[in-house]
Amino acid sequence: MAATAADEDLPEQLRIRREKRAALIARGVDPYPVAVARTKSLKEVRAENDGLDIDIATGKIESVTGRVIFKRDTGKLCFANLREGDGSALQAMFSLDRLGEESLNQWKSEIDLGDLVSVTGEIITSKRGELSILASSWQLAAKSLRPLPVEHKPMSEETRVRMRYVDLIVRPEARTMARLRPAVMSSLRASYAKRNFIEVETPMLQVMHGGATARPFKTFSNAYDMDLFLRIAPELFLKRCVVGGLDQVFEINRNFRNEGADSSHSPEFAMLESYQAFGDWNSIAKLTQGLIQEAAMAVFGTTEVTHFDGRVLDLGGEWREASLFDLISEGVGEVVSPLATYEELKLIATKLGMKIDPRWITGKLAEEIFEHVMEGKLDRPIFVKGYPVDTSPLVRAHREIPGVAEKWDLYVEGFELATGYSELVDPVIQRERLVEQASLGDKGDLEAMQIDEDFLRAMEYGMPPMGGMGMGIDRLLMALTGLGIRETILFPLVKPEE
RNA sequence: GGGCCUCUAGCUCAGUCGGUAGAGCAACGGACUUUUAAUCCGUGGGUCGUCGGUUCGAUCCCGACGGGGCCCA
Repeated sequence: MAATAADEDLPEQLRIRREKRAALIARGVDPYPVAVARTKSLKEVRAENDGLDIDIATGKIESVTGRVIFKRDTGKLCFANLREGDGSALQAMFSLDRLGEESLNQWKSEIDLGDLVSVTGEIITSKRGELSILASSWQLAAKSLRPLPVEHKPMSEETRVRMRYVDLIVRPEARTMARLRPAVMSSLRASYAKRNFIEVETPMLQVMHGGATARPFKTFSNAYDMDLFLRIAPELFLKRCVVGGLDQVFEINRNFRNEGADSSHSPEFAMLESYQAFGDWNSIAKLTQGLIQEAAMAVFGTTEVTHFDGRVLDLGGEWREASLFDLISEGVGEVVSPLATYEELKLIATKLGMKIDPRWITGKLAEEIFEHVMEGKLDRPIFVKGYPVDTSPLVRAHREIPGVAEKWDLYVEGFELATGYSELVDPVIQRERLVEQASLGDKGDLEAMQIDEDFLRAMEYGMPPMGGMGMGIDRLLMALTGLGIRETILFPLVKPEE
């Protein structure tokens, strides 16, 4: 078996597998056949032969496929464990009397951990009671040229993220997560369908970014010869939809924010946004609670969610509501009113030992105080209601409490999972707020919104009163599983290895 | 942006008070017809992240850079 010059530099284990591949081809065996025998999935075989006694021969002949994850080559009877994508596994047995010497020796020498194989034989149970397929023949389905990592030592977090395909092969939690996420998505869509919401897709490439305060990614269109932004939020387009009579809409799609990345922030993240004409912040809170509880039911069958580390989070029942300024007052130990001045808040913040960013406006300062005193204390779901008007430029003022907007944040597990509003629908006030934002932008606030004239024009045609809500999908997965954001995303952004 | 930690075999990690390195699993050769991370005997496998500096000698000490992580802003 002549190794090519390029193979000489390879690590031993990679070189040997390439040599095995070459040897198979030389012998006339295709290491990557176009089709192999397969009559049942491993999962089906397990389901159909559940509860057999030990040492049973069923007489059933099947062909199964799977990745070889354990291999125990003894003299005349060999064992291997096959596993398929969902984690279902089945033992395969290779005996001298069923296979003959040549086939058994080939199994021992040519098949490595990680190879995909097809095994045909009788479904039996071993003398230890393990459900098995006793091979009468077998075929390589795809040769693996790289050794699998050790199953029993978890791969480093970096390797898991960089080689998710391997992570999915070896780590049950990765397999579960990959299937949990789409299940949650389906549940969300089903919940919306049940409530007669329409799903729409609005632009990701935008002439003007808006709908949130965040720094955008900038890109360039050759065809239009102009700068474009990747969207930071779909809000302004969804509201245009509502003007047009799509009274109940939602969108689940990616947002992009050109900001720091850590274990709870990803530069691209899946966002759910939803608007309900003739609703308000209360109706949309009810909706949000329903979506999350139904998702928990759909994937776990209960609203008492068990995290991967064993902790239990109760998402059931009616969720607590509390006013932001009440919580601030509670945390600070004195009554703090929504009408507190900048100086009063500054005094409080200083007493708490907080560092104050001079760019913070009054409302931002109040929010920072809130985060400071309540950080990590809001485990169970809670709607924190009534945010400062000046930090919520797209929100309607509270109908009774001055200085406060009809905005809530939903906190779960100590982090912000969703936010909801009674949306501002007066185009004149909206214009004033955006002009204010734009002037902040002129002063160098890179997160400030721009004035979207077309959006204002849409509003001027008459926008119905409505509730609006946004929820991070990745964060929903975090709340359901207790994992970090990078675990909830199959392929989070990583810098290249070299 | 600041601070701290980290990068060694395919994987997960030890280690060298400066004299070019080990373990487990994996691999290779052999024994074994009921194994479950099989066992037993034997063997090989490394640009110690990269580039510089100090030194007779650097994987180790120093610096820069790159990757990753944690904390702070």
